[in-house]
Amino acid sequence: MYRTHTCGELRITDIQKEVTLAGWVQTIRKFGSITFVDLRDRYGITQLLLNETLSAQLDTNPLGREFVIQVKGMVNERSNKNDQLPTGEIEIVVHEISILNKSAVPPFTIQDDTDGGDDIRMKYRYLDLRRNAVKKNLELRNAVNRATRNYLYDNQFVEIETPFLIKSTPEGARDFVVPSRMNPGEFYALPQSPQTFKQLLMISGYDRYFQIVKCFRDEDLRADRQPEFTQIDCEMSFVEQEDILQMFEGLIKYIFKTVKGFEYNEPVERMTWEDAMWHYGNDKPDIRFEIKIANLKVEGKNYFEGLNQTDFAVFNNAETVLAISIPGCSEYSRKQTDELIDWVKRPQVGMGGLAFVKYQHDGTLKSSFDKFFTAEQLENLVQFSNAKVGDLILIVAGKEERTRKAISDLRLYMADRLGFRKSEEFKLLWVTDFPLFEYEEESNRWVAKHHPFTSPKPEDIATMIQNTPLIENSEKYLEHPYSKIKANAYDLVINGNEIGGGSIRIYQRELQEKMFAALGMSQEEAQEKFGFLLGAFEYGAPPHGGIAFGFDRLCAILGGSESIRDFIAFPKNNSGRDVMLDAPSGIDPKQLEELQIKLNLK
RNA sequence: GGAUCGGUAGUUCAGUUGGUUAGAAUGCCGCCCUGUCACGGCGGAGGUCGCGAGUUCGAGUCUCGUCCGGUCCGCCA
Repeated sequence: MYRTHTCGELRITDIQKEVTLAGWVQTIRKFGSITFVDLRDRYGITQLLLNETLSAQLDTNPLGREFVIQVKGMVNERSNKNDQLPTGEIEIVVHEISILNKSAVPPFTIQDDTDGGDDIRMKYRYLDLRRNAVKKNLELRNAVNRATRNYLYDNQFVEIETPFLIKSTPEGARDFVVPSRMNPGEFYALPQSPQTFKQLLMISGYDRYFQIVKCFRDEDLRADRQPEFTQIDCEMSFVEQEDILQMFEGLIKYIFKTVKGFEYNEPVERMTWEDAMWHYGNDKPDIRFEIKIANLKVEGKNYFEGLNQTDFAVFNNAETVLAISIPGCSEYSRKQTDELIDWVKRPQVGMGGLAFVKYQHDGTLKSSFDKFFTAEQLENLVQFSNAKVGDLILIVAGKEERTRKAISDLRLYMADRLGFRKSEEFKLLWVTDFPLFEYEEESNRWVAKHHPFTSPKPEDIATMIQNTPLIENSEKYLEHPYSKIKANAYDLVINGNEIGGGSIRIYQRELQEKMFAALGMSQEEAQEKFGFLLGAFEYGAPPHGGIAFGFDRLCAILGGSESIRDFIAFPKNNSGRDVMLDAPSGIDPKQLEELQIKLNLK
């Protein structure tokens, strides 16, 4: 037997027990003739005491950090206790020590505050995973996994696996493709999501399905985006939007309760997509703090009447003028406001500048455009913006889309600066009523905002069926009836992060065909790509809908982190590489030959 | 596809207007130490300054290219 106990479990009540422990050497503290060794495993750290004889043995047979050892000894009460460790009241007086395996000197310290940078930690990820900080994250992930399964099993969901080697589809993200040796010149695609399979399962009558499943998208990466990632993929039959929202806010609350130990008792907020864009400039607003956009002027229309009564060209010439009032910043210095101006001028934000009004503590107003505004006009602007004493009102002006994004980014940036975004505070929000379509200027066609299986709102179905989607002039797309159609789609947002999204699906062939046509697909093409689904709709497809959660991101948020990488055991880097495996890599010419593939590298 | 920051000891970093032998901390090695737990003390080893050109009497430092990594924009239904 390698061990009788783990390194995390022995306590003062175990004194005098003869035990055998095995684990990794965390640290060695030599003290002349006696030696302390901290022995570590998954469960904790236990101090070993080596007497004079055993210590002397180390001279000929030295121990090092991360050696794997086994010790036999007796549990002893420490004379100096360590209240930082759960096992800190005891130590093992060792009789026998054996080295099970040696270790090279690790390239970084296996500690919470390791000296290793990201790069080297990823290269030696198996060592990084020994660190408590990362282990804690994987354990959290495991707890979320367990909670998810428990909740869904308790609600009669069945877990069904769907294939990874499937068919490439033109919609959405780029597919990862896999060549087929047995079918030369043909490729599988890895699924971006099991979307069509789960719909087929509904048609098969498995009316509550889920799967915690890997999905693949060949797009550029971010701190919160990996080429392969995990989703909690769910689908239900005979449901309306409200049923889905209830079921899955229940899931998230259950996860909060079992994993984080707190009850989320307040109702989950709801907001339409239009309201989210109007008040927050963003379809996934962070509502932990109450800063809303004041829409002074939107796409040429003045909502603040006073705006074009002045000679301020910046406002007068702009398509859109938006403001936010930041509490507690009215006394910002020149240097601080300059900083903010530089921030909005960065290419990532791309604004020409930033106007501001300080609503100072003495009640006076000081703006960066004083010479264009009378005191009264400024007063009105401040009132329109709902600003209070002590606020700094920040105003950006420009093209609608960019300006709205800029003010949204600025809102989050200021909130970060002021510490309004506390990682231990959680706010849930459903964003609903997304537009069904977006117009893509460059290809001059409609694309599905969510995906092409999303049902329009019932009241919009007639509009969808009666109108023809093709329009010649992209300038006029905003006037086309399709731009007004709302989808039966919803996103769950936590703290400004989209963690789940779904929709009620189309389940009638006619409507689905209309949708494909709207997206510019010919009937033949639709039949070729999605004939299996259209066919299935003819055999009693029930009304259904579902949702998918970004599992990695959910774990990261619960763990209070922005980056999902530390919640994935073996993540890829920014360029989609696994630096430990050094993948992707070239393959053997023989493999290429079998696949009948010739490389044509540029 | 684009922007931006970084690459110096095993590791994390500092390195001034371009100027003598490139430093610190930590880790590693050796010696001392019987109650440490971030142990302590003394000593030591450890560097192709990512790579390649260029400017210069002289480049870690400046310029260009390139590779690698981080963050962001585009992209991600």
